[in-house]
Amino acid sequence: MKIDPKSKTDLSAQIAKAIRDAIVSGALIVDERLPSEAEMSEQFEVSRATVREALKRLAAQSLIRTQRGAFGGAFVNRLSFEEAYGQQITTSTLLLSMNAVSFETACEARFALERACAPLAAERRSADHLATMRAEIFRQTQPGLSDEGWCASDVAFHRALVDATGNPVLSYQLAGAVEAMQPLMNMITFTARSRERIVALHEQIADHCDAGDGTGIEATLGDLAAYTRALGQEMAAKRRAT
Amino acid sequence: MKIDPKSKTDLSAQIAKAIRDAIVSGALIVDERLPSEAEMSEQFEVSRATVREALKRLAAQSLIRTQRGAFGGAFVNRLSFEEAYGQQITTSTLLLSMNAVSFETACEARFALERACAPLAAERRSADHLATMRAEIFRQTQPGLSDEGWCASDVAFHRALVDATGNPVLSYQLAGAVEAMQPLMNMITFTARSRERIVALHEQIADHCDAGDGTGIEATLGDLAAYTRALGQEMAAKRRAT
DNA sequence: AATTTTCATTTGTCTGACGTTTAAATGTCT
DNA sequence: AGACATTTAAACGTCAGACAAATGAAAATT
Repeated sequence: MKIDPKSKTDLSAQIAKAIRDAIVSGALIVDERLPSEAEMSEQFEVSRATVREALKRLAAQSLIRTQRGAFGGAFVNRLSFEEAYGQQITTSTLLLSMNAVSFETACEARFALERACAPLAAERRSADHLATMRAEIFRQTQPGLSDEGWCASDVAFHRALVDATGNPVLSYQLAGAVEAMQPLMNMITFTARSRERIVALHEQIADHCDAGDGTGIEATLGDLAAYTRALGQEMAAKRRAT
Repeated sequence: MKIDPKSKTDLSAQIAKAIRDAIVSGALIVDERLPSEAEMSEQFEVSRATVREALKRLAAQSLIRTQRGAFGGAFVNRLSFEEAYGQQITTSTLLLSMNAVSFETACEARFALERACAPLAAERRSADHLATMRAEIFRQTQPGLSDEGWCASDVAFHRALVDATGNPVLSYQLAGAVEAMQPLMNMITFTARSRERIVALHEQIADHCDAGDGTGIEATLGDLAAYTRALGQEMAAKRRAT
């Protein structure tokens, strides 16, 4: 691990990169303890503050965790699916909100990806996942449900569909797509009528899933995508009118 | 933005969270300048070092960028698709390598996601993307191509297919899936025969794409997935034997 | 008017210090 | 000997103050 003090980039960034590379390459393995901050500052010939800034960078990426006290220190963290979910969701959300991605584009991406789960979900769906889907549909029929509650339930329903594939990698990849859409979805004010329509489609999806009919799920997702896009266009038109 | 000095978590983590929330919520907009480190340390009633650690955390997530000198400071960063790609790829790669994800599972996820692009790619493919695909196929037929070169070309081919959808959100979501597979793919030593077989499938995909036949792309991707999985199992069997 | 110089501001880094946490080592009592 | 309390050393978390380097604006000069 070499550091170039004359480089234009920050020392803390260089040190973070060196350690990150060591982790990615496997030179540092999971749960291995890094040298103490004091040792590293000697090794890299920088101050402890600089080493700490580097470590904080890595901690922000969940690459390491730190523990205080004797025999504490920084340890290589086993990146869990939950942590990866979380990071992907914040990244995706920011990416969409900061780059003026159209509702159309985001919608297309989301349903295209979700459609990919259909065959696997139909094949492997468990009673548990089906029960979650049914429960969310039930919640969606409650008259008093707030807009926030509706959106959350919508996300939960689709998450159940994705999780039904039994493939954690797939779930992880789709978490960003589904959850990052929520803020955009929140912009649509759902009328009672549109909710009814969507619930009907959700029911169809659950039925197809129950029957192990992957093609049916794909078709209904297509309908749902078309309807959602129509709602989005309607909203855009309304906004232009005001 | 409130900070609790008595909380169990680090002050720098709390401050980072406060600023991150402000960015995500839109209270701080793109290119807006944050207060100087000195001002923040007064505002949060912590030392400058603590503020700096918080800022480094945010910089690691590409949420802010910093500039030195007068009228410099920390600015809210517009998260670009490139940066998001990069982050997703490192996260995905680590997730796969640290969680003992089976080749089978990763393969399934990858091809399921890629399959989702087929209809859109068939519909919108441009001459540019087709040319890239053909060029990569040509490179893959060169006898002297190293294993690394082969893998890189394979990734480039599939990236072209994904990019052919013309949907940057979709490209972003799939970047992780495709690129994170590379290290796993590298574990398979490609024989000349398997290369030949894969090139043939790539050619079929390019042809289907050319013809605008989305269903054909899906079918061939299915074949490719099956063949890749078979190679993986063969490799696993060989490893068990030794 | 164009160029150079000055200058204040801000980040990057260093030093040294102190508090807090933590687990191991030690000591004490039964 | 064994259970419990105490001490202690190691390590992180935070702080205060300092200096260097960069940088753009404003002032001075040609």
